[in-house]
Amino acid sequence: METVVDGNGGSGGGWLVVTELSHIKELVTQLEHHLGGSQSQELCKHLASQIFSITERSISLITSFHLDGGRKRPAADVATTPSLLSDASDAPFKTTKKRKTRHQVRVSSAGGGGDNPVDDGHSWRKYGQKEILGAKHPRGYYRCTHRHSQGCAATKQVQRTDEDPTLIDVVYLGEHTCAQRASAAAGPAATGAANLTTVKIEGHAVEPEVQPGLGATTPFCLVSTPASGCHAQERSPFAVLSASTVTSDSNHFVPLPPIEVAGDVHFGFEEVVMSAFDEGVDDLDIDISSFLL
DNA sequence: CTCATTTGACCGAG
DNA sequence: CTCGGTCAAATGAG
Repeated sequence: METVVDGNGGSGGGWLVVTELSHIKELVTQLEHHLGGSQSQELCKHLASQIFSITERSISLITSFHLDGGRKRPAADVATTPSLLSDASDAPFKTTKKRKTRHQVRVSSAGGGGDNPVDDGHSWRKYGQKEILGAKHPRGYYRCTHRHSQGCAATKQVQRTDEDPTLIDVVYLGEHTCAQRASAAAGPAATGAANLTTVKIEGHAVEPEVQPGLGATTPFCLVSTPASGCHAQERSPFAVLSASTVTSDSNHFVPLPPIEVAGDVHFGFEEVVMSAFDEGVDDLDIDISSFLL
């Protein structure tokens, strides 16, 4: 019901983002309503357009926090604590430290009896499973199928949440260097099945190694990962909207219309989680659950 | 046959 | 030492 803002006592700009996202929520609700009535296609387009704009704004906000205030503490944050602590060092990072990007997403597998409700368009191969201390469910370890063929180092960890087994936490580690190929097989009952919409916002801290000039203004770009085509109205059981950072060396993605609206999609906006890097040092997690039912 | 998954062993970090 | 992540042999599915 309520929009939950991260557990880090998120404040400042994070709140603005939440506001924007709440706006999105309203729009989506409207859109859904109109979709049902199949009245005005124009109206739907308009709404989708608005959602897109707001999404962009939200991403910009998030971006500015990272670039502006630096880690975790939005510049807009109250002047209460300018205390940078020992933060002064600014670059306590060891150059050798593995800088895997870490993106956490929580998705709902409700209704999807499928074993792998977490289909994000990439093909994964499971390479391990572990019982995690304190967790009720084991964690599965997956790596990109193209690891050998293309040297793609992306991995992900999938784990059901303790309280609600229908919710699954997916942690993406590393970036895909393989050709982004949608894993076709868009599920069996695409229409009837529970639709899953996940939005993940990937935060990328400013890396010293990366020349600041490039990503200074728009380190984020949008990409939609449909099940097969580009956008248009697909039958994809889910639509993935992700924001990725353009790193210096990898020419990542091309901006695309982020919102896909299929004929009778039932929005299952789950949650938006944004995280930056390992350790809690810089992660700013914005958790917005229960956008819609 | 090939390829993906399972599962215990192994290894490194803390 | 414990715990989380990965490896790799065994097994199963197509």
